[in-house]
This record gives sequence, C-alpha cells and structure tokens, in this order.
Amino acid sequence: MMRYIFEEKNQIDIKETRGGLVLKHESFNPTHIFECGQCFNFNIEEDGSYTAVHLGRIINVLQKEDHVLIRNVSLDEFYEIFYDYFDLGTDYSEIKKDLSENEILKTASDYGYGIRILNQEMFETVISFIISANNGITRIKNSIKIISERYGNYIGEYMGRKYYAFPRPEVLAKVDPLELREFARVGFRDVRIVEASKMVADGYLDFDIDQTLSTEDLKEKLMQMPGIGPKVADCILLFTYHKRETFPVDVWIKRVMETLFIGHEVPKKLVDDYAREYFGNLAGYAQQYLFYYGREEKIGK
DNA sequence: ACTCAGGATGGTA
DNA sequence: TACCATCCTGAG
Repeated sequence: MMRYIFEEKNQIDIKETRGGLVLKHESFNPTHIFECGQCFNFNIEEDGSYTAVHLGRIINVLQKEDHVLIRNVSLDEFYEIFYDYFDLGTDYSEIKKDLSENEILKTASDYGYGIRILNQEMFETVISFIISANNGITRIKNSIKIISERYGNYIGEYMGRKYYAFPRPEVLAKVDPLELREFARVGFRDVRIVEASKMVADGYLDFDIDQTLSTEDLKEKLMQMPGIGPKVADCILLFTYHKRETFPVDVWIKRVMETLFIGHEVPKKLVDDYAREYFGNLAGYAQQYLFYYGREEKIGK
C-alpha cells in the first residue's frame, strides 16, 4: 500500500505564473475528475474550465495542451488546501499500472485517464449523498446549489457568478424540512437532511476519531444516520474518510460489473463482495474508473 | 404524456 | 434474512 504514496509535496511540478498556477502532471484531468460521479460542487465555464468550491475557497481548473492551469488560488493555498483535496499525495500511475493487469480495468483506466479521488469535506459529502438517493445528477447539483445560496455564507464572485459556502451543520439542523423541500426541491429527503444535520451538529461524527475505526465499524456508524444506507455510506467512506478499499454499488456500477465481470444479474451485495475481493485495497479507484467508463459508454444499458 | 433516475425505509413473508 | 412497494421531482 505504501508504494502508492508519495512522501514529499515537492514531487509535484507546479509553478506560479501571472495567469495562474501551472501544474504539469501525468495523472490530472479536470473533466474526468469532476465528471466521474464523485462530487457535485463544481460548475462548468464557457471556456471548458471547472470552478469548484471547497472549504470556502473558489478554485478554477482548466486543461491546457501540456499542463493544467489553476486559477483564483495562491500557491500557498494550493499546497495548504488543495493538495489534499486533489489527492496529490497518491501515485495514480502506479495504481493504474496495477489495475491494468486486468484487461477491462486497463481499458477503463485508459478511458478515464487523469481521474483522481477527491478528499471532500465531511458534512457537505454526507448531505450531498443523502440527497443523491434515487436522484439524478442535475437535480442533486441544483439542490446543493440552492442550499448553499440560501443557508451558506457568501464567498465571492468568479467569472460573473456568485459563490456560497456549503452551510454549517448547526444551520441546516435548524431549518424547517418543509422549507427545505419547497426551496431546494429535495422531496422526501427533507427530514433526512435536517435530522442528519442535527446529529453532525451534536458531534456524532468526528473525522479524527472515526478515522481510527475499522471500515466496517465506521460504515455501521454512518448507517445509523437517517438517509444513509449501504451505498451512501460507502460514498462517504470513500470520498471523505479515505477508505479506498470501499466499492460503492449503484445501478450503473452494478450493470457494469454484471456485464463485464460476473456475466449475469446478481444482488447488489454480491457485486460489492465480488469487487472488494477482486480489487482489494484498490477497489475505490477501480470503482471510479469503471463507473466513468461504464456510464459514458452506457455499458449494460 | 410517461418513465425513471448514481437508494433508503418500513412493512411483509 | 430476503424481498418489495413507496417515496418527491423534473429532465429526457
């Protein structure tokens, strides 16, 4: 496992220029990172760049010919906040190499080259994936946007658009579910969101303590919260708690696994067992490559 | 007009 | 323990 980890931050090639930060990296593709289904906090600009909000900062990322241009953050901010967010301490070329021993994963990881798993903020991830239950990406993003605009703090403007931070748990905990439903269009997820917010506001989750729990125990703990079942819990484990051996099974990844690996329809739990057995501690990465590849290419559909 | 979407929940067998 | 109908909403 250690061989996938870089130890020094200075191993990435990034320089400050007047146009922004120039990042030269063999495994970093903004489109694949933001469109592979792991996050909902970004906005696509006219020039093809992605603007995302993370921990109260607005960052813009644009793919150029031989580098990635990162705008609106200083080099210090980048190292301080976004190095971890973009998981830059992990060696994805090594992960791809290992996964590529399997032909299907070679195809999928070549297809989704430059995907990186974002290390996202806890509360925002919890609420975002509670909203994601039986929901579509467009509507999920829209709900989160409205919640931020209505209950979050104003951060600033970028490329003509105003941005707001995702609200703190204490704020969402006091919101009337009916109001949430009316404005954010979250439907039957309204009470789940407020109740889960109350638990987080009361300190039910603690990143450092939770981190010491086994993946299995932490999953059970997460599933005690309203709106969090097996799949949502897995997403939180993978995208917030760095539990990369997790393999969230949604309808897409289920179809992909049944079509490309298993050969016939099986219950979701079996897909999970199969994948975790097959991919081991790289299951989370494999899931992202397979999900992106499968959804874009409509595999099994 | 109509289906169904990146599941969770509560009830039933 | 394993299934199953039901749950808001609106994009396609």
